[in-house]
Amino acid sequence: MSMTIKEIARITGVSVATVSNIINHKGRVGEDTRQRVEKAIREYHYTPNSVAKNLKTKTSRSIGVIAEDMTVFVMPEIIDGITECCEENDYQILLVNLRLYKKYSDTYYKTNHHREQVKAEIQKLISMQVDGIIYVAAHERINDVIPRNLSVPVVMAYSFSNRSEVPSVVVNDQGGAEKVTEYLLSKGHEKIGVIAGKKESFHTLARLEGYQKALLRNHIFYDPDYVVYGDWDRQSGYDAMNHLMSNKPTAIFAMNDVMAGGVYDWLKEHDMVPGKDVAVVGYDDQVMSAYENPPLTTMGLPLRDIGYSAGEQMIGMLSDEGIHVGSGQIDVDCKLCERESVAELSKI
Amino acid sequence: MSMTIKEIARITGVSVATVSNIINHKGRVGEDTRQRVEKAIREYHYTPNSVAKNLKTKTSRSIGVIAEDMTVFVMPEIIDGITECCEENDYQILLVNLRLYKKYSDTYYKTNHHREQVKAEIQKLISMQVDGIIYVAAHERINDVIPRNLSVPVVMAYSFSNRSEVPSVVVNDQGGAEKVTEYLLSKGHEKIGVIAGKKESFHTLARLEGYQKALLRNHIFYDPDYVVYGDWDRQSGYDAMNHLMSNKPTAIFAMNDVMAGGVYDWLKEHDMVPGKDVAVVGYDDQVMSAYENPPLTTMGLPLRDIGYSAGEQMIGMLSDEGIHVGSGQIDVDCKLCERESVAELSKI
DNA sequence: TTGTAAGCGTTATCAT
DNA sequence: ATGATAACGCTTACAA
Repeated sequence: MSMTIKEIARITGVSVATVSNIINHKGRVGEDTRQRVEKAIREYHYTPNSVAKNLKTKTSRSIGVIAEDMTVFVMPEIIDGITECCEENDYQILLVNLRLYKKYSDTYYKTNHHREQVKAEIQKLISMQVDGIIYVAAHERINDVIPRNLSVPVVMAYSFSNRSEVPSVVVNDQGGAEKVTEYLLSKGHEKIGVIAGKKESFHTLARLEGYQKALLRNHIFYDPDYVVYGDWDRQSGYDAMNHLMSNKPTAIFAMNDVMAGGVYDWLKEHDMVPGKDVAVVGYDDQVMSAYENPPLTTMGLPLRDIGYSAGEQMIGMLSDEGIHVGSGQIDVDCKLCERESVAELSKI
Repeated sequence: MSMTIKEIARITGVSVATVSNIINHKGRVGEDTRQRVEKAIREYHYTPNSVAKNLKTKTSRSIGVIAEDMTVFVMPEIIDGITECCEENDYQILLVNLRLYKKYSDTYYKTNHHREQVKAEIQKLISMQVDGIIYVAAHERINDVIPRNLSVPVVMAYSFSNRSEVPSVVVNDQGGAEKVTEYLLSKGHEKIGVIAGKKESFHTLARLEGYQKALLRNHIFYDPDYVVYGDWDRQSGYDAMNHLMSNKPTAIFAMNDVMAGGVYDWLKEHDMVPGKDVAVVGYDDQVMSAYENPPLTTMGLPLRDIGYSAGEQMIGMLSDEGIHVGSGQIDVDCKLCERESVAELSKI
């Protein structure tokens, strides 16, 4: 069906070696033969068979991307970032969608059911001769699914790897929470209630540290009564408000947008308006946050940048031949999305 | 570095053919040799090189998926559906993210900038020996980016292909709108205002037909004054209400969730509550619709099913050797997500 | 039951 | 400047 290099060689009356050289711009070839061959290639719509090429060169210029679950909101942007980087560097992507949420609900990471699957998929990818593998987690944690002694480099995106040889690229949560707090402070708010996420979450921990750090730097006393833990869902944001408001905070920092939604609910129910009576800021910049009323000010997750950075790491490891780029962990900064849920304290 | 079939053969003292047979469960092999070889395979962690295999067999058991833009809300679910189907049938996915929205804003489909890119990506995929290609569009339209005379089968997801040889799988918009209308009717609402999408949109056309069809079947007079066109965004939903409400509809059917958000805005501004004073239903079932207050009843897009069905089509074409499965177009049914924005008319 | 060897479409080495 | 030819790791007749 489709042309081979051999046929092009026969048609143009040269050897396959010459055709190969012309295609790959190697060696010296006479201008006339080049013309002839290139013409034939165009005319017969010849496309090199990259499988054969890969077999010979033992490289595929493709990297395997393993996504824990495609449908988790962080994935599309992260993968988009990876593909952007790969496109710029002429790498192909082989996508594996583990569908972990679908299969094991959202607690898969506590079980071991998926470890064998990950191992098998990695083997498959390696057998397809990918040059490297990027593992994209659905949420941040210490992720030890990567087997040791793999023959290709691996980078972990959106989780902390437990292997020194696999770099992690994660969000700088501490910095993000610090910025949120500084921002609120700059608006005159000193009594900032925080609705944290689940206690054991890495996100929660880091963001709490950031909050305290900002307070400290501004010589504001840290009062534990201003911190209530939620479990990331809307109801818990609402519930947290019942406790928090007895201390009369002027601002609420919810550690994700959906809990901030619960804050909105509580406020409206008590005839207060977000941004007017109480400042509120969320985290994540999920799409819905822009649709809240009033639009929610929130700390945006640098999802695309994480993907892009993971791609860069990978390509660095691939080209610099084993020279590790950066240290073992890259923290990517969040970006504040200022909308309408925070006003100067003086105006309240 | 990694083992080859030849080494396993040498180690176990058999021929490569025998090893190959054992791996692929073909031919007859003595129980003893099988044991010996399988043991060696395990011990030395041998994994067949699938590139070599593909070269020989001229098939890769992989299908190329071209996504117009990863970050458009329909993509993740569609791709998830495709991967689910592929996983069940042991196919790999090669993902190409065109990033069309990012590159050409949202009007790329009117220009031709991306056609060459699509063509090039398809060539690349073919050269990688994919067995077939699924093209996933970011929104429905007549999509003529697929070149003719490709050497592999193609299926188009979420758009109408203009080639008889490439089947399309799309959402049954007419049926969806029909269901919405029937649902409202069943709740006693006969004066249903509709906020349509852009006039030229396929979604708009089909949904309008569905609306009229349901009306007709129930012998309700179709009054054009009950239809106002929006442009899919929130503000246009709000604006449409200014016109619509002069006719005193008891229910509003907005053709997407974000315009329904505009309806909510208008209602609240006029001291009416959605679902209580006026019934409202949206379309798409975007995540935010569940977070509206009250939660929005909406017609869910069968995104995952579209992906899965596209996968089935592909695999059908691949296995039944040219026998086309189904006709050229598969319409996938929407599913109503009943929430709290519609009440019986009698209760209003 | 097992082995031999050709060949998939390339690239790369070494001649010429 | 160009050509023969040997790999790359596998599958598959066909032979033994």
